[in-house]
Amino acid sequence: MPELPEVETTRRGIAPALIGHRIQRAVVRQPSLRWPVPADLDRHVAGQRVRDVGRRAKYLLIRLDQGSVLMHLGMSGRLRVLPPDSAVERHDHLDLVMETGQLLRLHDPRRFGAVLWAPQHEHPLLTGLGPEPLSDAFDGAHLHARCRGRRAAIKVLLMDARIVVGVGNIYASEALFRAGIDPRRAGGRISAARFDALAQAVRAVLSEAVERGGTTLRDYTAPDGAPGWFRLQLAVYERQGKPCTHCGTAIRRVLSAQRSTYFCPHCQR
DNA sequence: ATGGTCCCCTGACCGC
DNA sequence: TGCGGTCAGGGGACCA
Repeated sequence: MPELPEVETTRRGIAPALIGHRIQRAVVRQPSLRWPVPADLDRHVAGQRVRDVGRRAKYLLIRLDQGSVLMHLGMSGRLRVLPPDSAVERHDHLDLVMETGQLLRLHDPRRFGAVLWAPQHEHPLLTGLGPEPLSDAFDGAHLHARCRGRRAAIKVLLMDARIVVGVGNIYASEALFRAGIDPRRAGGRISAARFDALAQAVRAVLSEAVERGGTTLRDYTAPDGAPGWFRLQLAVYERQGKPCTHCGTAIRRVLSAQRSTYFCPHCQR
């Protein structure tokens, strides 16, 4: 489900129910996620107050007085805030029960998501990550520097979290379409000016998607159950065979690093 | 270091 | 209705 806009929408949705409130306990029904949920999670979080709900890359960081809970939604993860004693359904793997009675519930059919404990608010998974795409540290010059000499396709490099975080399969294709760059082009064979356009396109696509609450393709919904409306703005993603919104040429689908990639063969070079 | 490929898991959908 | 194949928003672990 989630790229940066969906994770950010989730963060904003869950924050009010958490910040300033104490966690009563953690209920783990299915510890077998991407990595095992720590067996002693409840002991770490019970009785602690939530100071803040942050995000780094696609990780949600629930910051407590002592340590943080890290959550990742993987492909199919969904977080909702529910009333006390809400009925448990299939794939409801974990609850954080707040002292208010409300539940923060993780639902994740494919179990590619993760729930981890970071004692010092930091975690090895967060080291070595590239800049946030909506921060000042991300621009064309950064991309240019990081892609210099690389033969890998620019779309694959855009999705490499060591170069820039948060850009997943949907928004990588969309940003490259807006920048007019062929997703198969080698990263090292793109001019500085075109990297400027690409960085701007990444920012624009992601911030527009955040404004619209993300993209609902199949099962994604925000914590309040609302879908994301950015799907209506998608120019190429899952539009193979349909006319390009700019020139009418049929959109193509190819594979890059085993992931579907969509582009207009006329507008993108 | 870099660039491929494979895999974790469940569910939806499509053609036979 | 059932069955097998394909695909899916992530990303770490391997391999050469």
